[in-house]
Amino acid sequence: MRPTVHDIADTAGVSLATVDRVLNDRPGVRGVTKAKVEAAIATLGYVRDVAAANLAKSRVYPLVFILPAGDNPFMRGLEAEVRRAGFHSAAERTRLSVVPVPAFDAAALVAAIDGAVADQVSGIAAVAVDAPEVAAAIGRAHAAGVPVVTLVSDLANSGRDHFVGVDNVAAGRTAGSLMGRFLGNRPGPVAVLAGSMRVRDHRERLDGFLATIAEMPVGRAVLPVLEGQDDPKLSLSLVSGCLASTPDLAGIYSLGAGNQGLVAALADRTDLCVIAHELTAHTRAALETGIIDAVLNQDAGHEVRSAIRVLRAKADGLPVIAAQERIRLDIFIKDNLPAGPDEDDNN
Amino acid sequence: MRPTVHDIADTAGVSLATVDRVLNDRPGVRGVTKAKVEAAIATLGYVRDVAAANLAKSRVYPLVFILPAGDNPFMRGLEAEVRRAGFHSAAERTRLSVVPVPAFDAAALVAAIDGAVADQVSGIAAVAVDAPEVAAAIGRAHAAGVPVVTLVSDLANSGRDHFVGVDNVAAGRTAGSLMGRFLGNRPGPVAVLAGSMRVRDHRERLDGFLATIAEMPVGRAVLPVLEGQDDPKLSLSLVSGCLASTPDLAGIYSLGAGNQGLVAALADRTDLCVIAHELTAHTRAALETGIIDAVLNQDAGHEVRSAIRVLRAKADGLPVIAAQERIRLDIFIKDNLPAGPDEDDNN
DNA sequence: GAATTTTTGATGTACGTAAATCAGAAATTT
DNA sequence: AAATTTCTGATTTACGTACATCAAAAATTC
Repeated sequence: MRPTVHDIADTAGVSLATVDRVLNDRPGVRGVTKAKVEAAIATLGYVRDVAAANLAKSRVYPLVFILPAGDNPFMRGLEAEVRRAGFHSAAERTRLSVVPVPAFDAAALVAAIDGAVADQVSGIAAVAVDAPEVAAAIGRAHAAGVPVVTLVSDLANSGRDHFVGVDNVAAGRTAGSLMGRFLGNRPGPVAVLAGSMRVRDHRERLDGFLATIAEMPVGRAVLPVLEGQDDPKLSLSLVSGCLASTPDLAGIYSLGAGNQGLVAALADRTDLCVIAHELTAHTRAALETGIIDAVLNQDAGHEVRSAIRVLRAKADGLPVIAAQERIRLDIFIKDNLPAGPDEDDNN
Repeated sequence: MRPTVHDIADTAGVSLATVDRVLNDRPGVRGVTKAKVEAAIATLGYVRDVAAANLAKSRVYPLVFILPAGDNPFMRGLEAEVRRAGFHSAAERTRLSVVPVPAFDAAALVAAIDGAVADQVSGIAAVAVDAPEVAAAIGRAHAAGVPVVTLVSDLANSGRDHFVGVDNVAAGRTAGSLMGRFLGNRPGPVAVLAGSMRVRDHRERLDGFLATIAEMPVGRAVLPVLEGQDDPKLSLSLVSGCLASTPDLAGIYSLGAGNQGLVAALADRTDLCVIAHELTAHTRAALETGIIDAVLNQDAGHEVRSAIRVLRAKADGLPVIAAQERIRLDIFIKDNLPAGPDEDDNN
């Protein structure tokens, strides 16, 4: 059996109360005694039974996820994963809530962050909008002792404790690399459909993509970026216009959330090389019909669970194992699509 | 706060003892009373606090992982993940142990399974060797009430409770599909390097690969399978021989664990399209230098944690959520390689 | 050496569940 | 209606930790 606090008390020759004082950093222990206890802990290899500790503490960790509202399928997927995690995380004494804010609205995001701090939550996860007032709000939360992680899109120099998301430059490079390989020596320019260049993750993906295309031995032109605002209708018209004006178009990289419009514009044109982001109902269907050739995906479930782990660790003052919290970039083609639309693993 | 057993007792108008009897399927409860309790559970939305329950039970779950010995990097990775999971799973009252057996040795595997059953473990995870005596041993374990999951390579008709691993036919199809796209209309045959055709997962991968190649509009020859027995030296010589005798070779699909030999044989030939399985030190390095173009990977950490969850659920008589336990097939190219060699997430 | 402060011990309660015992109530059978 | 069986209630202990209280011991100061 694992050693308990009683075993420590016995081998250290002190009372249970003293062990408790050492373990929980309570005052009133001489240095000598503390050392004795710590030695006993080390020799016995004691590790606190977190389940029992949490039970005794009956502490709950209210965590808030601030997510963009609207019909962005990826964000809705994130929200679904939060709910799913909330269902399972009751045992871990975590209480999750979702606060929707208008997309790209810095003021609303600031209000939501300040509100969460006022509510005394133990942690905040937010999809950051790249604005100085948001960085200031995150700074205030951090100063108030509330850990903050940025989700999906980062905000450097904001005092956020951690970023949960993929390396978006690498994502862009991956898209460029696949595009190059799939096209081979087929001629023609490629187009890029983004949401907005004011969003950091979109900018980073574009940078990576352009860099990889530029490095290729086959020179290939990249048309000016189409900014569809992640809106289905606008994306549809932009892509349609591009198709009409560029008959020799070879491929499209859709790095934002405008895939519904993209797929609508392409109809049944399977001759183009199309690479998109995030596995949703639309992209999945388009992969299966051959309209889209590859989908790059960040697993919403993994991100949510990573955010929860990080926030809990921060709330407890524990270290975060960076390597363990790295979010992978998944590549999906028609043949390795996961089975269900609601696939996920709790791994 | 979450409802507790006391709340159920109150709203159902019964005693704590009766609630306990219903919750733990103990005898001595009339159908009417049981229904009352279950109604209370439903209306209150009670969920058992597993942490408290495990604490009270002070039950431990000894689980055994039976893995092939030897220097197969993927198997060693699996073992490392078991150790890592064991470190974290102390809180979940799971005790993990690894039993190494000679690779492809059915008799040794049978002995290990029977030994685990004799040791009264609560669950067995084993990399199955495709032999009738192994199926029989698994059947004995199952009959003795010990749940068994097959890991990586399945064994149908054996009475195993669950299979933890990827869909290997889909893996082969993915490899074929990528190979076709990467090669485009470049002519030349492709070679296949396998470990052994007597292993089920290798056969399945080959089937998927051949089917996809055959479906392609561009006719492409596949050379006879090279069986390298997952041995570096044998694989090296087989691939070298193939390269010498087939100057117009366009690509190689390595579906087993012979990648060290494969990479050695290819030296610095980056002109071939090479697709391999499992992200190890060798395949990672070869991806980075361009010798290998894509690596298909099953995440050892995910598999181990899935196996643990499934075995615990089976041991407790709980249902397994199949969708949650599906293992994904990762595609890695140079650009989306995860950062560290010991990358992993506990998600 | 007395008075004070600091450190330690002893003890109890709590968290939510499991599991056992024993008495009493209700249902069933005779 | 009595005897029996089946069901239910009340109560207790335990799991490993957290946390509080009060007394006792040790160290420190005056």
